[in-house]
Amino acid sequence: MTQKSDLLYELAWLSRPLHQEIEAAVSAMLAETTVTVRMRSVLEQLSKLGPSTVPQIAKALDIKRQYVQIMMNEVEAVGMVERSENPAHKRSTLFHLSESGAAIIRQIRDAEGKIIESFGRNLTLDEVERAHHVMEHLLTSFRTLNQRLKT
Amino acid sequence: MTQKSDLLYELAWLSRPLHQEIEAAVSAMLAETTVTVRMRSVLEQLSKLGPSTVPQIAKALDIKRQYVQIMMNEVEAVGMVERSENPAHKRSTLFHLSESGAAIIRQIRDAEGKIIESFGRNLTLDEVERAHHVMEHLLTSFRTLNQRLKT
DNA sequence: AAATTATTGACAATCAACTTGTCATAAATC
DNA sequence: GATTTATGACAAGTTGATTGTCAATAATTT
Repeated sequence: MTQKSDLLYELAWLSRPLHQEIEAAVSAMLAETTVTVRMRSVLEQLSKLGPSTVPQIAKALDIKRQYVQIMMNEVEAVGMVERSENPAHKRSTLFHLSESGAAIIRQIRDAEGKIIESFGRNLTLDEVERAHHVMEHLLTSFRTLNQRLKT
Repeated sequence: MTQKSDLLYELAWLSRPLHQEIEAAVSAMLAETTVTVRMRSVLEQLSKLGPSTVPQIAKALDIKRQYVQIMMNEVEAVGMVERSENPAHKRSTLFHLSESGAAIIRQIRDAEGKIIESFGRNLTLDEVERAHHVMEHLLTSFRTLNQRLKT
């Protein structure tokens, strides 16, 4: 095992504690709001993708549509999303952020952004870009591997 | 929001799908063995830390001792770990890898290492080192943040 | 040495974030 | 027009944990 491979192995596994800590941080920051982590994640997708159907968001999050449906029902119930007039009711319901939903996710995103910004003070843009590239490479490598392993 | 912060935000969130894909890959590779993902993780810690108690491993994995106890009971039940003669039974049971446990985790680690090695072909050692540094920085930043948020 | 406090193992209940399976209906494709 | 696919709704099960509690033992304080 080369030094490079060993370090890459370690790097890959950093994703576990990192993900753990990020979830904890997000959850702590949401604690005083009425938004849960899973509601936040739907709102985030809608703000990123624009008006979308449940199956589309499921694909983006790589989880089952049935679970996204639950999440979507929750945010709809509190009026954070609304159904769009769907051109000819083509296939399924299009959802979009309501005014309140848009405001809420913007606010959450801003608060999170400030924190991330402070984390970036010690890093250069170049460093972040290269790290991003390496992590993307790892991600697509694992995706390809899993594609192969599934069959 | 600067470009750097935006990219760093994205980078942080890459940990989610990455962790997801890694778990899936590990799980798929273990599918033909008698080892489960959580058993693998105990064996890995024991091989990394040497003989350890349940609470020590819980700390290393940052999960509760009660859950690690379950994991440890499982690997003990199939003879992959054994209890060490504990100097004066000082506080709690020390566990160490049995011969079979050591062989199994070595074999798993080797197979995984080969795959990671192939993923690293397109990357330089320098790139991996820098990425590792950035991700470590992110991780400690989030840990510190969570420490503050918890109080 | 005695009293107090902390740690461990064991067990039970609960939770969050999912997946899997099924059904009816509506839409898209052949 | 017939067949296949997609969607929404609902139910049950799984995994990876957490929280709470208890008794026994070990460590610390007085």
